[in-house]
Amino acid sequence: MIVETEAYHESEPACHAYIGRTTRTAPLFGRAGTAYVYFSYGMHALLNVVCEREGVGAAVLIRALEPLDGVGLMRERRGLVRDEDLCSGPGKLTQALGIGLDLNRTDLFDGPIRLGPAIEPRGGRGRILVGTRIGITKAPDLPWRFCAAGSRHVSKPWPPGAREALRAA
DNA sequence: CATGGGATTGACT
DNA sequence: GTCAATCCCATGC
Repeated sequence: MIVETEAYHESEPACHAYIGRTTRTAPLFGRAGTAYVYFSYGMHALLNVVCEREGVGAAVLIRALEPLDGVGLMRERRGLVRDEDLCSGPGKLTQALGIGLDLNRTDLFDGPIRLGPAIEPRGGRGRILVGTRIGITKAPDLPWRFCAAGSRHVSKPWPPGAREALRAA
């Protein structure tokens, strides 16, 4: 279950698509629902969901998951860590799920990685918090980071300034 | 062709 | 709190 995401859009410099269409960024301009997987810091594959209509460079970075199944396999890939550390970061979750650069540009609804419908969190209707994005130097003030309120599986704690996000239908 | 930065993590002080 | 690992890819000469 996805518990933390960040949005990126060609209109702001933190987005890879800001520089325009290149070999690397081309997938960001493709069809919504395809995967954009890129390599970061020489060691981590980071998974994004391409958004917006074709020709507009935008994506959502998947930053953290709450593991619901396959925990044993995840632990094999990640080592002996606590459940809440298995997927609590964009690099951790791709390692836990075995997602590499080879899955760049694959279809997220009809490919090796499959997104499912939204899962209602335990305890009923979940709230979503919004805050600023992590680990970037450009456009650091955009409130484009979202997380499931109260989740113990997010990548970093939420500051007191985090607000509840307006929920889309 | 050489250079440099990066949507991170884990180990260590 | 600091810091190194490590490689893709954009940029510039």
